[in-house]
Amino acid sequence: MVALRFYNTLTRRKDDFRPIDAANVRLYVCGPTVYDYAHIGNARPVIVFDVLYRLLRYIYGRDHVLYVRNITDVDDKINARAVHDYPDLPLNEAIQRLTSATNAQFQTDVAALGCLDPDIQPRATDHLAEMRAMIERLIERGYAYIAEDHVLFSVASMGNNPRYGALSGRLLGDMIAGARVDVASYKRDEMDFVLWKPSKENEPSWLSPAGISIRGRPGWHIECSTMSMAKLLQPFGGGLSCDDTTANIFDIHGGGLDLVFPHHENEIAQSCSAFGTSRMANIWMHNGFLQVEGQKMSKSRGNFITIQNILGEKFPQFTAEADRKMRESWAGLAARFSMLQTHYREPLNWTRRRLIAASTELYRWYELLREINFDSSIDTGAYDAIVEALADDLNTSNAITVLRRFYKNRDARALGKGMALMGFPTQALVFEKDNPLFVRKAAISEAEINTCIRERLVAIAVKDWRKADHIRDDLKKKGVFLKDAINPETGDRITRWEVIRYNAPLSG
RNA sequence: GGCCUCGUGGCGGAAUGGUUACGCAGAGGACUGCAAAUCCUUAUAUCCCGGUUCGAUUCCGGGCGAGGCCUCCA
Repeated sequence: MVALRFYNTLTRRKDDFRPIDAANVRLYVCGPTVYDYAHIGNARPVIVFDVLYRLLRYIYGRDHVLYVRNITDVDDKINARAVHDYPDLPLNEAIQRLTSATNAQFQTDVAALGCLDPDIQPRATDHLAEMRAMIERLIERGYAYIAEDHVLFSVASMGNNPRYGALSGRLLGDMIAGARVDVASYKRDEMDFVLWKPSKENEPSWLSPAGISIRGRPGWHIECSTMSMAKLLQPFGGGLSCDDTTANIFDIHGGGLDLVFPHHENEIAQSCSAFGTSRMANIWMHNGFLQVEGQKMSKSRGNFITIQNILGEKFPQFTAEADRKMRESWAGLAARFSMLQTHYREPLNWTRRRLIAASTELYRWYELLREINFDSSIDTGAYDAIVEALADDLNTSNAITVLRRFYKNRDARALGKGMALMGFPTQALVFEKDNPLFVRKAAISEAEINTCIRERLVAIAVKDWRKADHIRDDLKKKGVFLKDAINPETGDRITRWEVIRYNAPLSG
């Protein structure tokens, strides 16, 4: 078995990965808050942890990995957006419409990026009862308190195992000194955070934890603690167990670097306090941040790039005729390839230029696969070098270097196997005979093209270059490009054709 | 203000206490009637200043630059 090592934010070094139960390897990643189109910054963790998921499935077996990515559909930003987008609807209905539409968009977006669906995608609104129970548990155990219809987690109540701030490497004193927020009057301590808050009349609301008479809604952090517990730990129905066994710990928790504090710190505080454990997950992995064209991405700068924007991108490989669906799936793969060239913990500067370069290279790979009639059923052992690269803290850059070596050696089988492992489809997309990405529609039929090619070969045989070139030019006008090659064995001229590529300027 | 990350050729990007992989773009060549494609070859880089060391891009300190968190933003 290959030894996996991952950089663990908790320990600040690469740790050996040893699953708690190799027959049930468990991964939790913070998913989207569904109120707006996902942007490329959202795409990074989805892609990165998709590669991790694929690696784990390869190592431990497809049925022995459980990947949970939540959908946050309770959130004040959602409420605000719902009011804005559906001013005429009752708030709850507006929220329902907004979150289901946004979530559907998110799912198709990340599918276009070549990402597998997680095994489970729990929605926060389906887990309110568990959140309530978990909060009540924290109150009972003395880790949380009720104040003015809020429930707050008392940071001071935590001991040193774990210590609050251990994940982010902060000392409580530093955090308090650096705090810039006005401390709400109902907090006992300025670091305390909200587990539950009261809802106004028109806001979405649920039955509050015992001790609060008015209805309310959960704080953000409790959602992830609850959903990871509900889906990855022992079934919730039997009540919360409370011991420091591995039963209440899962293997890997992932997310963006910005979530380390406070979100993940607070998740740890909640889960460990509720269960009496010293840790929530064994390994914490965080992907680095993203810039756009050297700038911080923000709506105010106008450089906010959604996944939808990228899927509409034009590439030199496209013909004007390439249909929309084809373009989108290609753009998604090019974006995936571009992202994976950078190690997940490094900052990534997203530019159009790098996207185009990724597309160019990836296209060559697919052309090689088609040329050799790749058969994915044959195991070539090509995985070894790639797995070795990924096993070292998910070094996708080095894994891609391995793929480049396969390409260089014209080893289509190894290339195809490796690409599949990294999430680049090698089946339906590529090998459909009529795949419009590769066999593009021209204003002329294949039979007619072949007739023209034969006529041209005849003309060439008698060195009638004018006629030969005329045929070639004529086909070019109809969108078909001819390429000549010489059969090394017979010396015969072989003419292949393809639909002309759209030559987009390389800008940006 | 506090905590933290990053800085490698035109671009992307690994790795490393000891001639800086690899890809994209560029240049030259081969092949070709001409193209295109392909193949071969190829120039160019470790932010600055100190320190440790026989030797630093790598380790340490300082500086400069970019960015993140401390505001329920991946």
